[in-house]
Amino acid sequence: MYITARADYAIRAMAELAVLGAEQRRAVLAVGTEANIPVKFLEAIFGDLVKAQLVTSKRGAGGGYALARPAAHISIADIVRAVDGPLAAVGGRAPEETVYTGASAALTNVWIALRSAMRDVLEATSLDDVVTGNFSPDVQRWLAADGAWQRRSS
Amino acid sequence: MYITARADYAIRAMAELAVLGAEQRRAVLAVGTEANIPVKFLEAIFGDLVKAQLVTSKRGAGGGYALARPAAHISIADIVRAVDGPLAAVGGRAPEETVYTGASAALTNVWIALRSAMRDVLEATSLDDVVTGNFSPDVQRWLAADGAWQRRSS
DNA sequence: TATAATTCCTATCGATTCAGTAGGAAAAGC
DNA sequence: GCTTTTCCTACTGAATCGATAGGAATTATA
Repeated sequence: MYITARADYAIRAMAELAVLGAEQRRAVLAVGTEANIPVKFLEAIFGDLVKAQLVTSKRGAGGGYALARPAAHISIADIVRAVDGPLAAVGGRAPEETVYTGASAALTNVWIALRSAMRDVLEATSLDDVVTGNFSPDVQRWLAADGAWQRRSS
Repeated sequence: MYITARADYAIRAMAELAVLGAEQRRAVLAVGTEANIPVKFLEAIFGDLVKAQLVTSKRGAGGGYALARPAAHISIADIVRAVDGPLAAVGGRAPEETVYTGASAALTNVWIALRSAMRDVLEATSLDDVVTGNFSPDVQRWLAADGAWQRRSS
């Protein structure tokens, strides 16, 4: 249960694009140095984001990357999926593809519920929410939940 | 965002113990063959579960493993944490330890909310819930959510 | 007291992923 | 033509994942 550096970098880089005016392009070098992300690594990440059509690219002098659509219409889930694949996978399978028998027959339900809960946060949060700090009521409820900010050792 | 085979195996193995009477011991060999889990691998997993005090062990003939407490008081989150570590980690850091500046300053909130949502499922679900198929209202709501069983391609 | 059953401990393995680097080809603007 | 920039391929070192191997320590039982 791990959010990779790729996903973290991707979101931060796109946040950087989001604060520019729409259609405004920015080069990898600029984004990388500003956000403190290894430039060559970020280059590869942007490749994924282009493939997922979350950003558009333009080569050559004056080129760079820009958001493909308004920041309000790009969810964090979109970005995570673009660089890390599916939100939840169990031993390489999607939750609904898992098959259990006997005592653990109901386990598929747990994975489905887990993915559903994760989606509730990551799909409801847009890039715009992140840059403005203005989160959806659902997310705000999670943030206010009991012990949300506490580490749970046991 | 990956549930490892370790976690999957651990839950299934403990579910196998849960259907036995309390205090009933079971050998790794028996559990492994019954649940179709590589025995030697499962042996290592049980080591983690003992360390986390979720099961007790007894060596020698007639020995084996048993749940350390009633199945209703062992959450899926307990098991996952015992074998896989913290539920959510961002580049090796706990969500509340992440530090962001500039455009992505609010990103910590997203990770906190995500962990909070994951906890809502995995802490509210006990081993007993899994073997009986009787889930908490919260979890049932997630299962009934729109598109919960659908893959989300884009 | 021997023997069989069982956990426990250490070590190893191949494959994959993760994070990151390197070098250069292709395109675009000046 | 020169510079800027994306794009593509390849590589690397470290860690993790899933799994196996061999044997030491412990316990019950015959």
